[in-house]
Amino acid sequence: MSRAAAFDPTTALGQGVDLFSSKGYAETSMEDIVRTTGVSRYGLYGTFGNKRELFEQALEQYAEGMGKRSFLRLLEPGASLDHIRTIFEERIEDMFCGGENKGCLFIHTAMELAPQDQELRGVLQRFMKRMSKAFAIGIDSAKGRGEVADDVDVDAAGDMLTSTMFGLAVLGRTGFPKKTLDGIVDNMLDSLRA
Amino acid sequence: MSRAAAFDPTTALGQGVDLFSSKGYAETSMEDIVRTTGVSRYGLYGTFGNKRELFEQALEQYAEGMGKRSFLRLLEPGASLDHIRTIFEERIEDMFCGGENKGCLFIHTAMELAPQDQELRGVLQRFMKRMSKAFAIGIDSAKGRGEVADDVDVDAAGDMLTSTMFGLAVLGRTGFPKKTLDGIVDNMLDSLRA
DNA sequence: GACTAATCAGAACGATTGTTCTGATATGAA
DNA sequence: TTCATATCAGAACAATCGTTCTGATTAGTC
Repeated sequence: MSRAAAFDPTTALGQGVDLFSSKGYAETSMEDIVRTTGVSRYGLYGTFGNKRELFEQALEQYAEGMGKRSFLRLLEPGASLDHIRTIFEERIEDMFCGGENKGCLFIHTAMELAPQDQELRGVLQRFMKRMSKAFAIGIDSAKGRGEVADDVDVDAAGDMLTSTMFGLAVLGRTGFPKKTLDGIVDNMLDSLRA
Repeated sequence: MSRAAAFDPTTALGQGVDLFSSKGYAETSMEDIVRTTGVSRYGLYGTFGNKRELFEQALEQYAEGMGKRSFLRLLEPGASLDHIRTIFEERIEDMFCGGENKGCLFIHTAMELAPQDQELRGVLQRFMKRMSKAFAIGIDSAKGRGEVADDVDVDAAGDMLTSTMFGLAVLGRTGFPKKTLDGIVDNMLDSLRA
């Protein structure tokens, strides 16, 4: 053997996530990825196979990161409406940090690839269902604390929050101010309140 | 003069709307448009200028059609929650009619073009604000009928419904069943009820 | 029917794409 | 130090893109 791999795949994938998130799949060229990561074509194709597989791994890293950073806390006992609010606030904060809107890899995938690529569609569905489930569990916890009305269907409410998450990202992407998005979140959470 | 234009721009634009809606801007080629409309490149470039301007006119036709078909009824006196529900039902029905999901031109524009193209971003913002406003007016009407709780902020609720509209489209695009989307709409409207 | 000019289908162009290939280079083992 | 090999930057490739150009064709006017 000689000469070890000169780059960390996870780091490169992270930079790929940022690129794909902001420009989508088609508009992000391998040239872009080479330039941003500093990794040669040889290295990228050698470790990831091709653009499509690189994207799939980026999507998985993105979803896993989002899950660990945001949704894990809903699964712990004592989760409240404030925990849910924090998730939305963090997401909105992410969208507005650094001049240009950073986009959403889920929405890009849904719009660009999901209809044609059933494997990616499956991956996406799994992640979104997990998101709805986490919200549902959080709402159920909040219900146990008396924060949420008894007649709320936690599963349907979980789907609704997931849907709102994407709606917010679309609005943010078209340039609506943070205040508008915050208002939507307030309204949404108030509607769950007991 | 000799030989009149052999195609109807509005019809061609309608077919362009369908193409752009299902595949987005970048993935729809002029070749696709030529083939689908049956109009020659000469005709397309002569009447629309270029792809970017053709898209802008398609977006405007799309928004105008959606406004006339769906949102106009909210501006008439006596609008109720049922009128709002109908708008969502029609949208969901549209999404599921004909095997493949037809997509949403607004979301494609927001994700693909809005950050780079400030003119299109402006167009999009105008349409979305109009949507929120129409929802707000409808909710206010419903409030007058006693269907909606007094403490609901109609403007924030309007934004929330707009956001939900896009969230639903994203979920539909990733293949979630009609039943899930219907459940979200039910939940959303129930949360407004008095 | 003849002339004119707009319209057509498709070739042509330059740019960019994803992917593969290549000769030069740098690194770890002997 | 020397050798072998994995890695590199970038050329090369075929395909596709938006756009322009061209010779043939069609339709309206005289």
